[in-house]
Amino acid sequence: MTTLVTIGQAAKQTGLSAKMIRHYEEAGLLKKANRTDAGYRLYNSQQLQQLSFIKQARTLGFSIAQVSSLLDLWRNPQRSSKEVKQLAEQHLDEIKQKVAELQQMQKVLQQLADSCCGDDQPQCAILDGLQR
Amino acid sequence: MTTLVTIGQAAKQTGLSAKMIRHYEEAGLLKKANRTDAGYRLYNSQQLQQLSFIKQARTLGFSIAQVSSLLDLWRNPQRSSKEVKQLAEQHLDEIKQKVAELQQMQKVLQQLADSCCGDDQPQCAILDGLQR
DNA sequence: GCTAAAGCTTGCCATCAGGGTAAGGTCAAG
DNA sequence: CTTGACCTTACCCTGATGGCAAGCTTTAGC
Repeated sequence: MTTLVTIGQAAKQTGLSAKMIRHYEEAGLLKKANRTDAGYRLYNSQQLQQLSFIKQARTLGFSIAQVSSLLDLWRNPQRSSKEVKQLAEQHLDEIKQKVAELQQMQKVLQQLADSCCGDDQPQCAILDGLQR
Repeated sequence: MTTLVTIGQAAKQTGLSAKMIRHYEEAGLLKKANRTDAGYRLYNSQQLQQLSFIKQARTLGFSIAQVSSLLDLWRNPQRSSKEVKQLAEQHLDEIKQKVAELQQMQKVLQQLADSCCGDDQPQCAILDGLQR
């Protein structure tokens, strides 16, 4: 006797929004949910688990496409952990690169801000730096 | 005798794309460019300088809206460097927050990846961690 | 039983900073 | 005069959501 919940309940339990759950279904991450006679989507505990999985993966910054791959691996008993790790490390590299880019911006911007006295005078090292 | 260039030349000299220059004009960052009889946009050296300013600011990650504010300050002789610095520090805070978020992702993801042996077996600590 | 509120449905538009493409006008070199 | 490079506008696409509208369903109160 599986407990079935509507999309609002599913959203609360997973931390997703109802909108996003529909979006993930549309995007093909999930099989189309069963419906009541009135057309309301219904979710069982297994589907809730899948939604939580998606939520966790999205929180770690995986793209929808990457989450889709992760879900495929998750559902495939013949998977190798090698494949999963490769996907994770690829994403890790993307994150590291973004961090590096942002830190470069931060560094330059901090230097400019530090060299601007920030008083009531119009002379401004930040604007001068941007003009370069 | 000001030298006038068309949009392609302006793009080359500033590192922007012609598309983006039109986009910035449309967005109100720049006054509408003068045109030739045939409708071609023409840019003088002052406008090229403004485009370079935009390019620099965008490279530092300022949003279009922020660049718009920076341009207003730049063009205003009555500005105070305080205003500019405030804008810069606000953006700096945004960057720092993004870096922190990404580093948190990176940390968790690195832990998961490290605990996954990455072999041919289906057992996978990453998937287990996502399931949580 | 009626009514109002809450929840569900689909569909469309907006975001942000562009990229791509198409259809057409213009200009310069050969 | 033709060809190719350059310009114009207009439209659709991205990614991952949020928001709103119009309409149906379910639930709760009275």
